[in-house]
Amino acid sequence: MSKSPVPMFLPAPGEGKRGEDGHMGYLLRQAAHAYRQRAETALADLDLTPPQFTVLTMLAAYPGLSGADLARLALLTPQTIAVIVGNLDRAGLITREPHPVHGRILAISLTAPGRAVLAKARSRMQTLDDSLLAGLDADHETVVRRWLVTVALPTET
Amino acid sequence: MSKSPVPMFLPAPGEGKRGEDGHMGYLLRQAAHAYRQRAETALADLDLTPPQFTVLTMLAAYPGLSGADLARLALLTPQTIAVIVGNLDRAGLITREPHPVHGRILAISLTAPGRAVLAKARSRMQTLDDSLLAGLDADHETVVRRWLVTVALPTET
DNA sequence: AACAACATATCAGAGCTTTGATAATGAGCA
DNA sequence: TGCTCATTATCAAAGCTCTGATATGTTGTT
Repeated sequence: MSKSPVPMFLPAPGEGKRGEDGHMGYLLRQAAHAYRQRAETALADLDLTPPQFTVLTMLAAYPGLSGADLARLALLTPQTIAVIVGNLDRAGLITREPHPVHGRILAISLTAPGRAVLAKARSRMQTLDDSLLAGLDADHETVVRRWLVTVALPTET
Repeated sequence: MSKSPVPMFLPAPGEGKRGEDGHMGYLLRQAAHAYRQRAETALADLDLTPPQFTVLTMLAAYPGLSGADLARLALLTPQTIAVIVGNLDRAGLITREPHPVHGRILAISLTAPGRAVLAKARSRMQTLDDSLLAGLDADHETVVRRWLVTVALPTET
């Protein structure tokens, strides 16, 4: 374990404000950050990032989506999706075809390599997701799921 | 509400896989993303980002920390902290002084403007954090807090 | 005293994400 | 028909975050 040369008795993760007594926002960010890092590590040797995995998953479920559709689905901006889609396109995992009806829309679909990579990525992410539920019984899982959905929902002001 | 010109019956936030039946990792990312966006909006007119707020808060609690200390505390890399600290320095909210004992360390502290901005930011973030607990009774809050801490903790492999 | 190990800081490059601005396409209405 | 509006896509700039590499300073060992 790394240690500062000038010890100041800083709290370790899980202690003090970094534990159950911390601010909810801080705890949420901390948890999401830890999860994202594990996901990045799990996908690293596939040359796939978590956002890219998300986009591939969405395209597998709904082939032919536009960039704007993906943005709405992922709660991201069209610009953000454009960057991710651009990188996936460069990697040959997706294709962009002019939409048959609406001229400006680019319909995005998975390529065969895209499907292959997604299949490999899926099992790893499944394992990771299962680990998130370790030590959580059915009742508590429901509580957590409901809370996450509530926080994610847009505020009704 | 925006709508695609080529309707495909995509699920809305909170429905289907985007609701309580979704993958935990997706729900976690969705929730953290929504929270971060609200935090950014709340701090926007102070010209402060959520990571910058986090760093200022840590410096208020532990003045004279080094960049490496901040990195450990925030679970970020030293490089990431360097970017954030650089921006805070340019804004005049912090100062970096050579460490009295350890020559290489730069001891970071808040300036008077830094303290003033932090005070304003705090009340807004407090309001935001309170809203995260809306609809959670004491028992459920404990369940959620425990889960977040568990997820944030490094894996013991 | 010299060397090895470690901690710190920083440079470079990449991807994700945002806001803001610009341009092109299609739909609805006068 | 022509105008206006909504949607789509894209360019630009900024901040956050990472991995990898490099240089400096301190500590501990030989």
